[in-house]
Amino acid sequence: MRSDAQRNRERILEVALEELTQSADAPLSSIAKKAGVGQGTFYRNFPNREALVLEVYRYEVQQVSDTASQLLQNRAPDQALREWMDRLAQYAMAKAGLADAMRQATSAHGSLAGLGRGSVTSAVALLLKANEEAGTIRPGVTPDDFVLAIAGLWQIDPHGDWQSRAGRLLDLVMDGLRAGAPGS
Amino acid sequence: MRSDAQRNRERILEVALEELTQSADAPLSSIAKKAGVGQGTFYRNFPNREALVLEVYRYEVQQVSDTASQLLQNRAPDQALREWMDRLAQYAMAKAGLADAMRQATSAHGSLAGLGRGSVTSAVALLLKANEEAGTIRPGVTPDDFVLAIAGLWQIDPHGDWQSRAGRLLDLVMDGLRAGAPGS
DNA sequence: ACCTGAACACCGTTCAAGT
DNA sequence: ACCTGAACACCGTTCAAGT
Repeated sequence: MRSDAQRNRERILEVALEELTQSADAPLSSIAKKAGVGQGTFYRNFPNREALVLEVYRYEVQQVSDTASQLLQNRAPDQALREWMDRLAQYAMAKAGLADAMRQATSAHGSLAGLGRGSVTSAVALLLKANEEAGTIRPGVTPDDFVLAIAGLWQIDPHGDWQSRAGRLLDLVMDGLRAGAPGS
Repeated sequence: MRSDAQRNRERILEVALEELTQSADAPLSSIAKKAGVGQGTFYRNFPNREALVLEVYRYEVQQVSDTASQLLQNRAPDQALREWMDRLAQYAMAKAGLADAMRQATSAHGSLAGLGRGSVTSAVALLLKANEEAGTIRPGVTPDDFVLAIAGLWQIDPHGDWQSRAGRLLDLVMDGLRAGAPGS
């Protein structure tokens, strides 16, 4: 890849993050224009809206994912899991526009599911494994199960008291995970 | 409302159900055309895509909602709740196209949440109340909590073995609801 | 009071011409 | 090899004219 091509791609992603966070249905043409590239350049990098949104979201979510291993070092497994969920919730609310863009752009698989075998799956797998080994959650829960269980996070209106609603949801999920744990 | 106007509205809804189930992003103009009405007529009835999708979905979901009271008469409260969730899952999979249309059309609130204080909320309230009184679930769970907890249903790909994934999600939710129940 | 459909605006996508 | 931007296609929305 030529260096100017790479810079173009990065600039598109920068602008897209900004624009999509502000408004989920920001026109791709305006993103291209603000990034200073022509339409054709934009489309060679991202053949459709979903491709762009997925890439932006992937990078952003990765930052939250990466904190998982750190949390596991400082806390008990179940507290690390819960804390991580809280951070994910906080992130989801802060980037509500982006999450909306995801919902609208992805067809069958929503929110996190579309990211595929990425950093989120790894982080979740890490947390679940630590808890399973500590006996704090039921055995056999897959990352896929977990992602489905917290899917409600992305339905919460980020205005108003999302803290309360998210907290109640995550409490319920934690209790569900704990049910059938060997250590209880 | 004039009788021909009412028939127009009904015909639009009929066609919309068919078209949106098949393809979530069916053009509104083609729905209008297949319903045999002009663009203006369409827009007087449904000022935007969200209004149309919401109304179609509301009616369809109501059919599932209405089975709640019947289930409560024939089964123990917790079995009724679980059975009702299974039916909802089955419905959500069958009408996957519609659910997709909902996800794409509604901005902040997804899937069921957009339906507002409708039949779903009533059905859920009924089921939760019966269970709370029977002591089979923890007290204080609101319909809103419940809807968030099962939000993952609408993220499941209706092709492949959704049965397994939905079953695991609903098991987890049921266990979460049961945690802290007086009767356990 | 309600309807029709042409017309307009906007956005995604392509592609011939340029460097 | 990569880029630009005009051009095209499509869809949502409006509105003047009709019944």
